[in-house]
Amino acid sequence: MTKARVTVIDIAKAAGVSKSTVSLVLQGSSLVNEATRAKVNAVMRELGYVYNRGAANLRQAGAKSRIVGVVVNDLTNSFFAELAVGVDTVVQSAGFVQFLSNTGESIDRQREVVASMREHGISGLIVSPARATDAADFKPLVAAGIPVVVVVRNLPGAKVSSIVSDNRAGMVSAVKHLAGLGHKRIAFLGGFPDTAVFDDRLAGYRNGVDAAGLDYHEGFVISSAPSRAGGVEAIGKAIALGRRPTAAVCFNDAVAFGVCDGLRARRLEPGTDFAVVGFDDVIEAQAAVPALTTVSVDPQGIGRRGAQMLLKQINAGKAEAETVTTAVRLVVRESCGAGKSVTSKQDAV
Amino acid sequence: MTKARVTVIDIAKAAGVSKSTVSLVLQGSSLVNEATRAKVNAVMRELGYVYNRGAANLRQAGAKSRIVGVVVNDLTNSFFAELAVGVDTVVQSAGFVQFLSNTGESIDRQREVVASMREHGISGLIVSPARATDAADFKPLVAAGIPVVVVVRNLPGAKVSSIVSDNRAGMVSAVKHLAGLGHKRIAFLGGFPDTAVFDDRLAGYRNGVDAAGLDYHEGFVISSAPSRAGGVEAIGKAIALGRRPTAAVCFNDAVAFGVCDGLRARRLEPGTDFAVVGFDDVIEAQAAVPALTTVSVDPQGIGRRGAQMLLKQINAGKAEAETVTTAVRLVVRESCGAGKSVTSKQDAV
DNA sequence: TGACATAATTGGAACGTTCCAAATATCTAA
DNA sequence: TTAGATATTTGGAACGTTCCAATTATGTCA
Repeated sequence: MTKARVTVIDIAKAAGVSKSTVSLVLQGSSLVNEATRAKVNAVMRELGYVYNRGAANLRQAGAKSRIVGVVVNDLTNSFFAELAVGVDTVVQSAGFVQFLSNTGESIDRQREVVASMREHGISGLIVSPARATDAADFKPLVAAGIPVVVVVRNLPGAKVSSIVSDNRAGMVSAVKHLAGLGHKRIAFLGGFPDTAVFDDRLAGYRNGVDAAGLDYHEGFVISSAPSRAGGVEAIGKAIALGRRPTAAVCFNDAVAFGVCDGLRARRLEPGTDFAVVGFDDVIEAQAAVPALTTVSVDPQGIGRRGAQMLLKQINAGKAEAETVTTAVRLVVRESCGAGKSVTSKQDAV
Repeated sequence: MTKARVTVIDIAKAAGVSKSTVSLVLQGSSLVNEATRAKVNAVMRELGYVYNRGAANLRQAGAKSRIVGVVVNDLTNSFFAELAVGVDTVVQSAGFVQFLSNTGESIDRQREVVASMREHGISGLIVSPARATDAADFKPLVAAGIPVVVVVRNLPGAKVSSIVSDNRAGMVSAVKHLAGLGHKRIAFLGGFPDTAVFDDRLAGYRNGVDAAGLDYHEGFVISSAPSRAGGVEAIGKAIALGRRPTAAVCFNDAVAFGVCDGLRARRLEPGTDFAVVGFDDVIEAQAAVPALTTVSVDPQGIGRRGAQMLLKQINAGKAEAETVTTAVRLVVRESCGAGKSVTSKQDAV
């Protein structure tokens, strides 16, 4: 019902002190007498005071807004939702709040939300960039002293910190596992070739093929949209090949699910007639039938790690661009044809 | 590289006008001459000016921060992630940004994040409250003139707007469908009885049972955690009953998946030996085997609708508490034993 | 008691914007 | 040419906080 805002001045008047003292209390300064502190706090509760952070960071010019921006390219994908949760937990417990925006892979939208966040005075930004993001897009931010951490997809050329999972090592272990099961013809299915993640995973595939002493066939690399539909399409092409593969590592789990669909449509049972391995370990992977053998990347962990890195840089005041690749591990389930519920841990290099 | 912030005053000096004029340009006022506007805009671009919204809303006291707070109880649940995306799309295109926080069903955390959001001066709040949230918790907000929209779970007694799906009608149609397939003994499985959503869905179940001319057995209502594990537990109890049910409507899809697991563990095939219907229509529902018959509630739609309602109230300046229940429809797939991929639409009352 | 250190408090000025009332420039018609 | 209108521009004074330098209260020692 009270129309006007309660300000420090109101508190000061009611408590019989000066606004400066109230401010000191607000900041938990040790300068203020215990009795006055108690008094002031009591009055604040009584009048229903709410701190105006906007006014505060107007004064303390620097990056003290206690807001971190989080931008993800596809929140409907549970991988990124988990990532956001990971960020949120550490950000929250550090007393920050997060601006979360979804770009849906639109670079324009990404530009807009980043601009908006900047106007709101974020102290730092965590971003999983939309496809084909220009590395220069974040230049102004870092120039203004706002730390930026890029996650999941790295941005070659941008001088910012980044955290990506060890895509290469993950694929190596996936291929090795299949080779260990006796497969000689292993395909790489799905994904758009214009992304850094694709390059890494493909490189891992090639390494794995070499390491297993198998021949590398260019025809076994079949790209497609990184989606379920893309997986269906890719397996269709793979099966049409003369010497068809007997197993596949997939760009990600969505593709792997599509591959399973496509196999069944051709009366082939994934896991029995054809081995399938995914990448990401989304929640659905273990509930699916057959349960998906996949490379687990722990998106929440990446989110937490990214948030920690960002907070460190915010507190340090200066942003050393550092790059971290997080370990992944192969989770063996059923779709690769190995025994049920055997889990092999394999740390990445 | 430039150390100091660029302000309107810098722009004014460089453009040879007064700060007031620059401010006018910023607000797109029609008072300012076209030539000066162009000049000012050019200088702003040149100097890399970024608007300081914090300073702005300090002056224009009201709720013009263009921030909406979004609080959800479980972002790892794709239902709520979708909801957040729905909110984000309309909020973004209205030129607002969203603060998104996850409470993980913790009331303390919820209190914290709401307080923090308030300090940051949100213009409105959309919340899917944590379990056992006190309706009075949002009193201060509305008293301060900040519109609040509660979604998904309603908060009886709180004088705020709310959007919930038509839980009752959804359950009625689910039960009717099962009865139409010839089932006489239909159970209601899963969910915690202390929530309004549970009450609504249970009421719908009873209505449906009555409408189908069946007898209502108290023993057929078996509550449990609203999770996969809870579903396993509930179906176990149901099967142990003397006259066991032949079909079940479940509190939500997670429970339904658990029920399917539990059935298989007892060598019963869901869809063939026992009919299962879920609620929510999460993404996994159509990919599962058997595909889940369920009541679809379109979380993105709820998010969009909630955001629209909130923005309307923000713009109106005054918040009429209004309550909306959104229509749901039964999506018939395989787990109920009916034919494959037949979709019956049924609008809610 | 005086002198000095220490503890606690305090009034402006500043942060970057918007608003207001008032000033100036430009146009129109007599 | 001038009065009155209209179109544009403009200096302060806010907004709610923090910071600084300065002030006042309190304690200690000889």
